[in-house]
Amino acid sequence: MNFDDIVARTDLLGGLSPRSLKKVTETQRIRSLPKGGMLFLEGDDGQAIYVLATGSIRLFRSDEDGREAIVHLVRPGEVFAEAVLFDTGRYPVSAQAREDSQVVEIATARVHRLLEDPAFRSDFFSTIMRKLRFLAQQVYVLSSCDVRERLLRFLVGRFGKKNRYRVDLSKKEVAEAIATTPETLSRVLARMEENGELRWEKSEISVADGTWEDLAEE
Amino acid sequence: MNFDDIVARTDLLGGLSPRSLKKVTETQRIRSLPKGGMLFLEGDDGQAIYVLATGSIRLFRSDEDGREAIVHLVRPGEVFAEAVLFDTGRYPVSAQAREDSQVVEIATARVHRLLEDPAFRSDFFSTIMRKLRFLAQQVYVLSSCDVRERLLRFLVGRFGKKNRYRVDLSKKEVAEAIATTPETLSRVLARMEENGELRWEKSEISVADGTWEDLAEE
DNA sequence: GGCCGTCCTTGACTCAGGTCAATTACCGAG
DNA sequence: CTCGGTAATTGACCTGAGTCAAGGACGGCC
Repeated sequence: MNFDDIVARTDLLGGLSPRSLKKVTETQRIRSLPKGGMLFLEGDDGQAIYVLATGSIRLFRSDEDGREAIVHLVRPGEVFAEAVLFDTGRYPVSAQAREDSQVVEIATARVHRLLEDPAFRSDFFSTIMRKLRFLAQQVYVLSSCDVRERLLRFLVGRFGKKNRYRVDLSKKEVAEAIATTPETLSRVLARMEENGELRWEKSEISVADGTWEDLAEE
Repeated sequence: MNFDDIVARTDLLGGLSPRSLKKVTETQRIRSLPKGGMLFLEGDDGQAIYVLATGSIRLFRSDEDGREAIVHLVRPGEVFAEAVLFDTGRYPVSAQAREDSQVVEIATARVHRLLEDPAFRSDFFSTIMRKLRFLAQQVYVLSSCDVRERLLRFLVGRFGKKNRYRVDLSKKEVAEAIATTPETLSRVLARMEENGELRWEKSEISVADGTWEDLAEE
């Protein structure tokens, strides 16, 4: 898969006219990151936004004790760091490769030019609004739901309501994503398996039919 | 103060050229809400976005048990419900007047037309990005901070770091805003006063100098 | 004044979930 | 195969904060 295609499939840049798209891709750069490599740090000057091509990136904040809170796990095809296009122009989070990764780097200056295009603009707005709502939902979920429910909502949000998933995430990472600890997740999983609600073996998760029912509609 | 001025002072619509601004205000409607009145309900079809002129509006979600989670307290001069401009077109939250209020109602269709203007667009983006970051911050705070710290962050976020505040909020409302209960807030306040960190008498809050220091920088 | 409703406080109790520590399971590298 | 490191589990323990319930405090308002 070539990098232009990856950019062309993103929510953010996908609906552009070929002509506008070409304007994006003709100045983009590809950067490779080794596992654990930092793409940018919280507070850095934001000269570019990114699309993840291959691998996986985590966006996190850290407090003064060095404890980290994952804000988002970026998946291939996803645009991130677009927040620097406006406001302060500094990255509000740090970005680290969870594995060897390649990202497409697009200069912010170029994007500002592209915003002149109404089609580009509309896609761009939609993406941002979706994130906005996702975060609003997160705020609600974090303050009102227990770990079991957060897990279920995480699965639905990420993969939809199914009976069977194949996941590429470690339990540790899921624990972080739902703002809990591996220990607690482990216990919750054990309890859910006991209740016949859900099983997680290796990278395969199976969910019993009734499990989704008590989940409040979004 | 007239309603056009209020609209002209918002983050979202403030930087517009007089000509564009006129296009907004010439079709806006004013709506008055009694205390407790609902402006819209979660799931309603979003035909308009709003600016709060006078009074106070709370945005909240409710789950099936009728429990509510305040997503945001809207203050005069603030634009809200702009999320319906894109995506589903349905309100993701409910809006209720905390007191007798007046809102300026602007049709979504009109806004879509205005987005053609680059200046309008830029302001609009900035506002949304700021909200995005606010929510990202909220997610972090909710998952990592105890009630004491959430209170302090709430005060900073809303009023800045001062030694003395005059607040127009009931403790109950603050408790909701920081996702806790009035009981817990009351206990935390008692403990903080005991430690000489903070006093809250009537509508006056005084904070000791050292109190801010252990707060991780944003 | 007295009555009522709302806000606030305080106490007693409970519990979800975090922390610390000790195994155990599971690779991947040599 | 063995070794070493990470992931995952499990247990014991603790604590922050929610819940329930009972009073107070502070307005209105008649």
